[in-house]
Amino acid sequence: MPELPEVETVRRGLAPVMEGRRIVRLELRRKDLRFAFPENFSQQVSGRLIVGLGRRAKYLLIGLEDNLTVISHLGMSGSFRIETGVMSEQPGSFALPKSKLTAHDHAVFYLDGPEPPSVIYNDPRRFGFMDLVKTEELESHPYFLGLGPEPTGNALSADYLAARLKNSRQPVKSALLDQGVVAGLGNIYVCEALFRAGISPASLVGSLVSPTGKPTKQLVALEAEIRAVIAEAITAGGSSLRDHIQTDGSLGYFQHSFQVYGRQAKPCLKPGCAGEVARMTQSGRSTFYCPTCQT
DNA sequence: ACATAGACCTGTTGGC
DNA sequence: TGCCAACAGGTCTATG
Repeated sequence: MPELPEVETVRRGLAPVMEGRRIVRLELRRKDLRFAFPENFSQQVSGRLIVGLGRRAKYLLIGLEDNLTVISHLGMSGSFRIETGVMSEQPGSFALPKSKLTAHDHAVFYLDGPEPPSVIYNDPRRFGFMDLVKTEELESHPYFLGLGPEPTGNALSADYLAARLKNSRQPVKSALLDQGVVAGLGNIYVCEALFRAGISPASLVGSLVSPTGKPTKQLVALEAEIRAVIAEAITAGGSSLRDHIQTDGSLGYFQHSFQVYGRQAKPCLKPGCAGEVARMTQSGRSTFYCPTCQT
């Protein structure tokens, strides 16, 4: 499911429900996702107050009191949904009735409150995972150490990209999928940003840096389009193709704004371009692009 | 340092 | 209708 905009949409949906509430129970309905759940996961989070919902790259961060943070990665098909006002079948047992659970509901956070909400993690493919770490050790955690800058913040710039990529011979598509270059981009938004910037996905990133190490105009445009497409997608609640839903069950709608992704053999949407969208494979992933106007 | 292929999983889609 | 191959918003490992 999720690239940065989808995870951010999930964070924004969960925050008003989870922040300030206490986890009264965490029900794990199997022992693992992609990896095993952490040791004593349920016992460690139960009873603790949720102090804040955060995000870094494609990781959702559930900050708890007592210096603990739950890390959740949604893999390809993970989603969260909220059930509110569901009474437990047996008072005090904090269990959702079977009728409220569906296939692939793997974890349920039961929260406190007058009409206690439940936050359910569903993940058919189980490429997602959860971990529990000390909050103060987040930055030094292996998941986070090598991450590049967020495309929503000030650390990303054309100068940064030029410095980071000047010696690379990778195709620009591959470089942008590297979470160590820019954090949070995935297949869709890389294709879309390259189209908007008019850059061929196959061009070598080194060619976007001038011999003096300065970013070329193309790289300046690319950096701007990365920011723009990510910001627009967040505003749209992400892109819903197969698995992404917002926490209230509604769909994101940025998929209606795709210019190239999934549009192979359709006309290029750039005004004045008579080309047709093509598809090829790079880094084992489908790349969609217009061979006519992306050079 | 790079690319590719395969691994992890389940579900959907399209062709015959 | 059934069956089978291809494919899917990700990332990690092994192998050239």
